[in-house]
Amino acid sequence: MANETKNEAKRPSAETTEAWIGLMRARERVLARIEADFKAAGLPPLGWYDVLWELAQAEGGRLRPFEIEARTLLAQYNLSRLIDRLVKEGLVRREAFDADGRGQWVVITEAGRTMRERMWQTYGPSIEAHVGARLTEAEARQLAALLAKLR
Amino acid sequence: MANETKNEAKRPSAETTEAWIGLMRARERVLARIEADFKAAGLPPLGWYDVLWELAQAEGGRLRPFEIEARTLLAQYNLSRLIDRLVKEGLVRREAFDADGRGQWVVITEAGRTMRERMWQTYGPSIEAHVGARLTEAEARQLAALLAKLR
DNA sequence: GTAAGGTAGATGCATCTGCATGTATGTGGG
DNA sequence: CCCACATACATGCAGATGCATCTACCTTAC
Repeated sequence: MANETKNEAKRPSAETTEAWIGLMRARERVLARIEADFKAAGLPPLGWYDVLWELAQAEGGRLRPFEIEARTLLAQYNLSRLIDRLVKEGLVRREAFDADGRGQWVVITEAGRTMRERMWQTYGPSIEAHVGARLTEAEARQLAALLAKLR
Repeated sequence: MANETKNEAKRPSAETTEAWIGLMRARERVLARIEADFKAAGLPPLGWYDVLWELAQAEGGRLRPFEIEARTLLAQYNLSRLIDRLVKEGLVRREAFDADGRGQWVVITEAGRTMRERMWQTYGPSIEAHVGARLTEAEARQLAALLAKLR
């Protein structure tokens, strides 16, 4: 190692700190507005959307729980119980995965596809209102590119 | 996420949608990394930091709960209970607010100031590592500016 | 003064989350 | 085959959150 005298902890620049705080605050604010729209429309929690969307996209409308986990960043134990709730609402069903006794399929039902579409009817305009309307197209593209660097 | 155009409601552009998803995912990822650092350092929840910081900044090290609420975006009922926890840990104390019998002061203690500093010793480098190191200074400034438009 | 309505903050309850661990099944080395 | 270890998913429990509501106090209009 080069001549680093002291392992003094590196501190963030003002720009970095403001970017981080801005990230927390912006997502907080926008999320609150979108959730308010969801609530006003009598829709289930926003978090359900991601799972339904991933399933609707997937071939055969089915994925293994660990695949959903990777796509959505949900924690394993949270996903397990979220699936329970979706099953209870009839939006997905569990099916055996024959090639591996530990595994299972999560399959979206017709009701699940319908619900996802119904949610998008609120979600889409809500994203447009609370994000799109505040940014030009170039800015949105730029923002997405910058955020992608944080992953 | 694909652009869906089905009825009259205004739909977000692909750029807008990607910005929104990027916002959710980026904060998710970065937050998980920072919280892992906190946990590794045996520190209390990250959320405590904001309250302690606001109090440490404030004149006399004291604020009214509703002032903390406005500064941190915490919900009233969450803040009420968060203060309970901070009191229990001896990091803040409640004091009567004489000019209004409904109100109270929340005052940071010496232990609270010490804890905030100790948290920053982890938090600062963590922000630098997970945000600063991934962006140039110009990018960080740009990101902060774009995020500010969403509030 | 007093009734009506507003604001500050707390709290009961149901739900959700994090954490640790449990159960069941798979896999690889000897 | 057997044992150790890994992977897929579930779950008990404690703590956190959202929601609605409650109490207490304040302000205004009359």
